[in-house]
Amino acid sequence: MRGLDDTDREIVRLLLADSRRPFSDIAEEVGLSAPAVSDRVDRLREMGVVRGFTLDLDRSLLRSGVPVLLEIDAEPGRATAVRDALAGADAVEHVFRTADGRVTATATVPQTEVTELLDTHVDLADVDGYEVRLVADSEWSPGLGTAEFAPECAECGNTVDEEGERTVLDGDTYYFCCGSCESRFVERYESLKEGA
Amino acid sequence: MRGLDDTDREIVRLLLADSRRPFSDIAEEVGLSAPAVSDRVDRLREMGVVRGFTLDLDRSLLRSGVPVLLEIDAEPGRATAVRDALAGADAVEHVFRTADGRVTATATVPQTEVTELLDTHVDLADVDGYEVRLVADSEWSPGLGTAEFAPECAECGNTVDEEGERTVLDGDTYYFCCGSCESRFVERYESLKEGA
DNA sequence: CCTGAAAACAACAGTAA
DNA sequence: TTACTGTTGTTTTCAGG
Repeated sequence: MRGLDDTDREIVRLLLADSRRPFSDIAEEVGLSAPAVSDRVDRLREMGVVRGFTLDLDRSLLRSGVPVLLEIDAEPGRATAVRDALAGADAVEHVFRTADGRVTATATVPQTEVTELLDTHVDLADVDGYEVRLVADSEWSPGLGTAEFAPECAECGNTVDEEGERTVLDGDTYYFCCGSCESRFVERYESLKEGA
Repeated sequence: MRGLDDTDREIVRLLLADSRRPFSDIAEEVGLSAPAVSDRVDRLREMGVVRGFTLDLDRSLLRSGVPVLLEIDAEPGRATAVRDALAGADAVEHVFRTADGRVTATATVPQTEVTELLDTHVDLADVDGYEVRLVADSEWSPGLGTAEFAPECAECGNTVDEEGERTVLDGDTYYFCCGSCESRFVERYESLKEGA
């Protein structure tokens, strides 16, 4: 399995700054041909590193309600359930789940109808307590740093290095640290699918 | 001053889902010609609603350190200073300032060297206290809802409606609720500039 | 990963509503 | 001011090496 090289990182950095920049332009910048850049971008999308091309919007200019920051302390083991419930809500933009079982989310709600948002989307039995703060402003600086490509093994959770494997199952990409983790996962996946 | 109509919203929605989608394609979707879409996108950028075209990256696949969530309680009146200091740091991706004087930020730091990040970028005299949480996972669902274009008046802070004005000063766009707010602001701006 | 050709696209001008 | 048509130069994509 191949990771990211410096050229990949440079391409990502350039597209992060302007995703509509012509590949031919980027090609010149990184010393490649346009088709080569196109191929690399395709690969990055397949790898799942690049999820898509999108816009950076200034939401402070758009009024569709009141922007709020939600801090929810989930009941033990229910943080991922709360995260999923929130992520499914239209009004919610960001969801961060932290290791201490808290879910922090940003949303824009009609008035201060946050209670309603929680009520309709989140099972309140999952929630230990929560706080709501009004967002005054927010910034986003998409950067890359010296990022390495290092997914987690879908089977054992270890970091996957260059020796790892990649498998696409029903359109989703999974990474594995070794062949045995891969076959174990695929086997389990197949039998679960058969049962369903 | 013109706001956003349904066509603008539809264009933004389509570009949000795929910012590399050809304008000709979008044109067909919204029932306009390609140059008309191009004009509208230019206008949206001028208005500041669209800040730019970028990528949606899956940072969980990229290891460049430990992702953390920072919660900083700023000293009274120092929240914007803390926000600016953090936003300027390379490792910081999101910064949310809430009305209660708290700054919540996400960052990816080499190890758990968060203290260093705060030390080098933020004036500790501005900070009353802070907490650090390890981010387990995060999601982003860029959506638009039924957003209205409604910036704040740069002079009085009121919401600017269709009757408002727009002025570009040294490349920055400012919105005003009325002509008198505008002239007051511009006058002050000019005299400040002259003094400097 | 390259080159070269064909198709698709964006940008510009001029014009009409 | 906004959008349309037609033209031009780029850009993307595809084939073959």
